[in-house]
Amino acid sequence: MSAKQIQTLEDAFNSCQAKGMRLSRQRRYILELLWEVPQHLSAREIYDKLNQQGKAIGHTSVYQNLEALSRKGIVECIQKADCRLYGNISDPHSHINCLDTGEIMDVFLELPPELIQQMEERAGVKISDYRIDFYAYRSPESSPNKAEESL
Amino acid sequence: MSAKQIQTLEDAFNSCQAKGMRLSRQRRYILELLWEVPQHLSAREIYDKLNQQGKAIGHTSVYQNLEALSRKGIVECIQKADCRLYGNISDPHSHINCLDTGEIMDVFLELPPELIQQMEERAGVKISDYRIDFYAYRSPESSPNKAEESL
DNA sequence: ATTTATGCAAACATTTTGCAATAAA
DNA sequence: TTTATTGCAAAATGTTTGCATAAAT
Repeated sequence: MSAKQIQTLEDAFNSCQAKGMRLSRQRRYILELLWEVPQHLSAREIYDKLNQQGKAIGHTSVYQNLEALSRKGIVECIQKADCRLYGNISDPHSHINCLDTGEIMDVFLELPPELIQQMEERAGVKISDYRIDFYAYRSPESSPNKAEESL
Repeated sequence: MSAKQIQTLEDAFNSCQAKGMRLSRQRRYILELLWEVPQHLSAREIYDKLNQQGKAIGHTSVYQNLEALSRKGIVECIQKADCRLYGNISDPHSHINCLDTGEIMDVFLELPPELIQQMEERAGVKISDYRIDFYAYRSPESSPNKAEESL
């Protein structure tokens, strides 16, 4: 059971101050954005989106803020190999990774208890949490196998 | 339901030639590496690993090969926002991450089809694959609560 | 022999760092 | 006032492209 204290945007704001971080305009922008969108975003995307919305912010601030916020556990950082994606913190969630667009959607999914129990017995462990990554295509048929030309 | 033709490294080699791609030394290196490791790797990681192993290959070859191989459906490309991760094509496998020892165990687990279907309907996508990360303790009781630094 | 594939070099893009100016508390 | 935070400029790092050379078939 991962009982996350932070759920709402307000929680995130409060958590910042509780941890000695100042609530600068730029930091608020970032948090607001992450709590607005369901997918996870890269630093560059966050920079682009904010500036497009007229919410001026510099590169440095974006990168440094994301680093700080995720280190403090105020935003979630998904790190895979080179890339880092950031999202808001909510209930234990799994992800649907869209193979067409690269978009990541949060979904809430509980596995059947029997299934968990089965895993625990098989491996001799006590499972405390899990994340599922689904890889999916937007359209029913954009399978990589058939859509490929053979030149 | 993802009936993948390609399973083994040999399959991948054959598929290359079947699709008019030559089996260069560098291309073999990349495929061998991807079929050796369970995780997905970025282009940079693949470049680094191969050269560390004394398997000389240039940046261009790595990037162009990965692009071509994934376009042909011979390797899997997971695209997330900015970054792309590449892996071999094989059966869906999941991991149990031991929170005591850091050990990672491979497990094969099929989710109930109803559950998959339910996800697809809820999100309006066609799921092609999934990976589950379980986080588990060896002993029935170990505290899952991690304290955050408050500096 | 033919054509794909390689990889240097250079363009381009993204991320990080030093540091003086700025703004939150 | 004090100190965290910003953001420019420049460095570092990662990715892509043009093209002459090399290698696979």
